[in-house]
Amino acid sequence: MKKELPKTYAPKEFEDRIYQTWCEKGYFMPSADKSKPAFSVVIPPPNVTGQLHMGHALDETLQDILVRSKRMQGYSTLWVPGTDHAGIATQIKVEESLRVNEGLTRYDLGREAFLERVWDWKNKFGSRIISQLKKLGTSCDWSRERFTMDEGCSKAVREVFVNLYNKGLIYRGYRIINWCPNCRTALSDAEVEYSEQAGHFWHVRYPIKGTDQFLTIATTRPETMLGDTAVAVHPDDERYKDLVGKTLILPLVNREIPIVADEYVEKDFGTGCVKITPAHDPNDFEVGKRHDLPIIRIMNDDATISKDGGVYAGLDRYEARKQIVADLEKGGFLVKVEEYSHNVGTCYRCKTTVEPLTSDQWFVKMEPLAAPALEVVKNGSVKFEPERFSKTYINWMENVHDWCISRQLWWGHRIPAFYCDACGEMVVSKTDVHTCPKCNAPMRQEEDVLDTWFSSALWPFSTMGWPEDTEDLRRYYPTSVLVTGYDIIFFWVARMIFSAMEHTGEKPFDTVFIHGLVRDAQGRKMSKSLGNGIDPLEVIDEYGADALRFALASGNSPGNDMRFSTEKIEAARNFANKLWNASRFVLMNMDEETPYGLPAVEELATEDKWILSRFQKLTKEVGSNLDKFELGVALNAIYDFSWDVFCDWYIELTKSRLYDKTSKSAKNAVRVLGYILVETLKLLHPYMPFITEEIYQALPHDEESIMISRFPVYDEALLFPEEEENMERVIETIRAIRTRRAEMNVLPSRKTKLFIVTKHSEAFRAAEGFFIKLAGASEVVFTDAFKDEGAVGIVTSSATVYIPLADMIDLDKEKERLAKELEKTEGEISRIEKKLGNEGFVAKAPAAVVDGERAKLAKYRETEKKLHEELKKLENL
RNA sequence: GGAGGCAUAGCUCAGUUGGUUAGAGCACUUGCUUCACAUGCAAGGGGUCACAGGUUCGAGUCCUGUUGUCUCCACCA
Repeated sequence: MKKELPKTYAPKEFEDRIYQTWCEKGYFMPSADKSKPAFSVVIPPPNVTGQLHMGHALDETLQDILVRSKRMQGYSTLWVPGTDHAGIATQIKVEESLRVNEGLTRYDLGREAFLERVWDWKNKFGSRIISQLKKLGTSCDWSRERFTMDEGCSKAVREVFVNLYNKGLIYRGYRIINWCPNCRTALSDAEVEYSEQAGHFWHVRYPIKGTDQFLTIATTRPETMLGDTAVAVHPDDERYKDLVGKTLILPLVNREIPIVADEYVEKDFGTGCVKITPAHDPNDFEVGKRHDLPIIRIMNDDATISKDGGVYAGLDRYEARKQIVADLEKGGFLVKVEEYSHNVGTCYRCKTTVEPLTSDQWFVKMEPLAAPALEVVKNGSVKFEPERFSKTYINWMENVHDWCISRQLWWGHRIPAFYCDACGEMVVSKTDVHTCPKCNAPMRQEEDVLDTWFSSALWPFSTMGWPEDTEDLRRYYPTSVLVTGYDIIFFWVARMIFSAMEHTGEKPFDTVFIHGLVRDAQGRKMSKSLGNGIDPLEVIDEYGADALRFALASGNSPGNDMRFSTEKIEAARNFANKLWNASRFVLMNMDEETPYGLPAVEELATEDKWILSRFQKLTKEVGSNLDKFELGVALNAIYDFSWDVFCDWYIELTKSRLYDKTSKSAKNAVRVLGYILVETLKLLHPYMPFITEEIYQALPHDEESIMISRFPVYDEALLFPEEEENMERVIETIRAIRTRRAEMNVLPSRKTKLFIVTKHSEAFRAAEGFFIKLAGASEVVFTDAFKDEGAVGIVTSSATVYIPLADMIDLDKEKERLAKELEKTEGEISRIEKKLGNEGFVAKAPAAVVDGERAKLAKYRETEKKLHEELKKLENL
């Protein structure tokens, strides 16, 4: 059984090998055992041609921790992997490569040829992100890998589209939408990001027809005046009341436009007069509808002025702005220009300023869909973790507008609407329609494709085979947890919830586990343009996937951003290294016959029972924190136990027993060492899968792989409160001795005699070897009353230890220290006395708390007494 | 304009439903070639828990307000 571990921890030597073994053994697939409870997760599909970044690394690490721990806890786990076609993002990349390499645009190629290129691109890069996920150690069931544009997902998309259309929940209409002139497509509200930008506020006067008077309007976008079809004032505004109904002459254009009254206008903002451009402003669009104003669209899809812009036609929007301002000034229409800072909408993909404009688009009617999606969160059926994000969600869902789902792209799910140019018939159908059912003329399919998020919204059920009634759906849907960042609650989470409610009649998941962003060491967002991103693959290459995962999981608290730095990775690697070496130590002390498992309880030493007891407490803490999604807290507990309790204390405590490896005591010690180590590795495995497996395989173990071993559970039979307490007393005393020796500058090599006076003499006598090995003792004498005045006393709550005074002891320093400690103890005593003297406390606090305080008081009083004695002794010298 | 987060050691952060003397990592100081590990061991210094009130026997923890800071939503042209 016994194996060797290489002397140095070199994750590169085993991570890939282990991952391959797991795959070959089929450990990532759900259990065939139908009696096991189900735990399922669908991966937030990364962009098919994307590259793994820290955000992914965090997201996948958290999911893998959940999935691996559930798997070990006896669940049949299913983690569905896959990728997203990412309409705009992918199309932009391919267009860019076309432009750079061949000097072509997509229009040069035409739709079909261009799409072939995108598929080539997808086939070339689609596996890259998947292999990067594997590097991380993710335990997805790769046999179920999906793609949002594969056959099944496409079928689900059509099914959903047609269902919604037939219910009147999808409609086509001429509305004002957000347009990205660079991507040349419509965007949904969620895809527009607002940023504060410096601009100008131009005050322009519009002549009132038939008079020599003017009305002054203020605008930040003078070029849109070409499309003005009215000027609005507030109905109650005394200044302009008489002018409502009169006609203005639009400067430069010389078109006649009415003055209308509308409550949308803020009297106190600007001049109180608003130019109304229904084709290029969402609010103006609404005003236009109310007053039945014409809509004049003066901009083309590429943001140049259209033919309706008269002499300005063909100019870019910013060129036109310049020209128009100049012309207004020339014509004497410009009153003044103010500096002005305002929010400008930009495209979330390319950051180009979006242009609101009117256009024929497809929309999802949100109101009826939002209601059940709200209900399911409000009644707690879908829980957000942390809870506060449900508020974000509810607020958004309650104010949601209709969703613009058509995109003027080529890469995506083409909308299944078919038009007959001959008779004007339109058919929406799950299957392609080639001839018009009315007139038999050929039909053409809608050019537009669907918003990428339309297909991602179906991901939890489309990946499980919906609309077919599949076994996966029955067993694993609704899914258990969805893990994602707070930045895509609106894009994705919200849409999954209402889509699932509408199409499956069920919620898509029980819990949404939200995490924050990974920031750089200075707290800045990692971004390509800043160049401050840390590449997870480079980290894996240098430190190993386990170190990366540890660094991401430790100190990560739900919903909060985290900082990532090389110091953190180094700390993680150091921990891995520590485990590695501790394991080497344990292995070194084993022989071929060392079995897995504990010796009989009667054969356990005090320190064995102590570590077993401590381990039970760890198990409980880890389990409850995993349940609460406090993954970082659970990991910290494992870290502290492994390093402080196991390595720094337990291993050291066993060393004296291990000198004679053939002894029964040594054999038992080694078994406990091996057992605690293996069980700790199990707790750690979800976080650091590779190193734990590698060590597990080298040690005596219970299962074929740690991945499928049983997660430790709290076992009261392995709690030994008495031994635990005794061991803590000894440890406390050893620490106190070490502290004193350090204070007195006693060299570690200098051994001293120890006299120990204690009520717990049995426990201390049993620990004699520990004082010799760990507290620098040459000899330990147990006595009831120590008389020698020439010694320094060390007082702990359970013992007083005397070290004969040697010449290296600084008397004054020692007195000072004792006095300080006495003062501290007296402070504590008076604090507790005050507390106990407080009738309210004694009467109202729980009895256990009051008793605890009383016990503490007694302990402190005893300590105080001993300290007094010590001080007196020193003063007599 | 609305909502929310954060504020604890020099730095980064923990701190469960209020209950010992507020913790960790990194950094710092001191001492250690102790035969698993210097990617280490031992010991130490360092905090008015942003500020002001309140609730309570008891507040880092709950409530109110203030200040600072970050984020999201809305979009007054």
